[in-house]
Formats: sequence, structure tokens, C-alpha cells
Amino acid sequence: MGTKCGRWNPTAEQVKVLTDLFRSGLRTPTTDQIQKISSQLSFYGNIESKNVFYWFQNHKARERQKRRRKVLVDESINDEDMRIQFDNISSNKQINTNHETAERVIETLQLFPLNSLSEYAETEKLRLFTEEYMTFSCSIGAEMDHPTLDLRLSFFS
Amino acid sequence: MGTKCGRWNPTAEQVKVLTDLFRSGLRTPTTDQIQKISSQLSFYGNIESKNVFYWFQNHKARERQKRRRKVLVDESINDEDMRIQFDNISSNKQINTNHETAERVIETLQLFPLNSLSEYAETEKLRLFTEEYMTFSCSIGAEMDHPTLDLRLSFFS
DNA sequence: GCACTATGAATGAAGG
DNA sequence: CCTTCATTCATAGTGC
Repeated sequence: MGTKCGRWNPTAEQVKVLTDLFRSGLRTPTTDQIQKISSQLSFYGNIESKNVFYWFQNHKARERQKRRRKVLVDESINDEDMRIQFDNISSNKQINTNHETAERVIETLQLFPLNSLSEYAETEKLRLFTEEYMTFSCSIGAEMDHPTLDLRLSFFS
Repeated sequence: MGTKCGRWNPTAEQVKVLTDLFRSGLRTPTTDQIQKISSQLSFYGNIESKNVFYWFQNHKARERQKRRRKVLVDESINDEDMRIQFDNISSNKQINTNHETAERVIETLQLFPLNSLSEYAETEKLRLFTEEYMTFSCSIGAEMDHPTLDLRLSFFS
């Protein structure tokens, strides 16, 4: 394996945790969150905070990229376009943080399990919701010689 | 080469000059300084003042970020931590501009060559000192088909 | 060995 | 000054 140590090579477990966090709605973790995450992930192998930072940056950017390219290939008038319109609206730099918005997101969360959320509903509103109201934990399967890791991130500092 | 011309692509020489200026203690050049720098750097290729402005902004910010995101599970009280503490103090928005400070910095400069200064002693105090009392020049090695460029910036203007 | 892809890393440019 | 986004560079992994 390329343990060149020239560049971070995330382990499968690290990727799983990061992906779970992402799927849970985390997009741009704060410095504190990055610290905690990388601290937890250091259990599985060498990792620096900047790796976590880059991972989220890249993952988010490439999801956006993917969507944007999909848009170009997709001209038909279908529900996809409706989603795009919604996304354009919600991403139009007007992030609503009032109660009504948060409650609407809560309803969405109650209706659908987290990991089945469309990639569009997860944007800014859910991110804010997650960071403000949520404490989530990621349980790693017992594939290692250790008990389940409880990666609990307190967003209330 | 990515001559996409959508965004500035600094040449190696431009980066070297900018880096040298940064290492010399320059952090937030004034408009005049930016003008002169970009004027000098235009010798090596297309460049605008805003490129210089952004370069210093990004470079400074990312040096801080790097420090903040690099250290992970390092609980030993070493010079790194002391540096960080010093940095926190000196960046605490109380920049001392009196004579005593300037003189202390002068002593430091006399004791150590500029390019061996720790990246922490270069902060605000040195920056102010540099801008107020210093005229420095960056000599570009003779790797080009031109005589040494003397980038002399007058801070007294 | 060589394309090709996935992705870690970096950085120019803004926005706020 | 901090954060964020878009774009690009760099390289490990993979199939041929």
C-alpha cells in the first residue's frame, strides 16, 4: 500500500464516519468540530485536522459539481427541474434561520429517515438545523478490536 | 499550462517575490505598496493589484489556519504551544506602536537574519516596524534573461 | 507501462 | 479578518 505518507490515505472506517456525518447533514464543520472529528478518527490511523477540513470541502464541492453537470445533461421538464428550482431558491444566499424554517425541517426529518434525504433538502437549512439543534452520534460497527466508538459531537459547546 | 485567463496564475518568480516579502514581515500591504509590488511583478507576467491584495490576504489567513488545523493530539507543552499562546496574545487586537516596541524589534533583527525569524516573531510588531522604518529590496536570482531586479519599496512615501 | 478515475491538496477569488 | 466556493494541481488506485 502506498504508505508514502506524502498524502493522507483515509482508512475505510474513517471514510465511513466522515460519510455518515456528511449524510447526517454536516457540510462545513467549524474548527471545533473538525478538531473533535479528527481527534476521534485518529483512533483508526494517522490523521490531521486539515484532512477532515479538506475532506468536507471536497466532498461538498464534488457533490455540487456532480449535480451541476447532471443539470447540463438533463434538459427534460421533470421533477428534477423542480428540485433544481428549489435548490436555486434556497441557495440564493438568503438563509432563513427563523423558527418556521427549523420546524419545517424537523417535519422533514420526521417523515424521512436521515439517510434517505434527497441531496437537495440537505443544504443550508438542514445544515443550520443540524448544527443548532442536533447532537448526533456515529456508531462504528464492531469490525475492530474495540467497542463501538461513540462519536458524539456537541454543537452546544 | 492553464492559460485559462479566467484567473490569475502567478509565475514562479512572482510567487518567490511575494513569499520573500511575506517572510520579511509584510502582511497587509497598503494600497501604495500593493501598487508598487504589482508594478514590479508585472515584469514577470500579467498581474493586477487585486491579485497582490488577495495573495497577501490568503497567505496570511492560511498560515494561521495551518497552525490552527495542524496540531492534533499534541498535549505536550512544547515551544509550539508557547508560540501559539504568544500569537494569541499579540493578535489580541492591542498592537503596540510605541518606541520601546520598535526598538525591541530592532534588537531582534540585529540578532537574527531576517529569513531565519520564526513565523511568530513576524507578527504585528514586526510588520509595523517593517512598514514604518524599513526599506528592503528583494533580489531575484539571475535565472532569467535579465539583470537582477531590485524591488525596492519605499515605505516613507 | 499507460490511460483513466477518484480524491487529497492547494489556492485564487470573493462574501460577509 | 474569517469563512466559503470554484477551479485546478497532484497522486494513489485500477483496469487494460
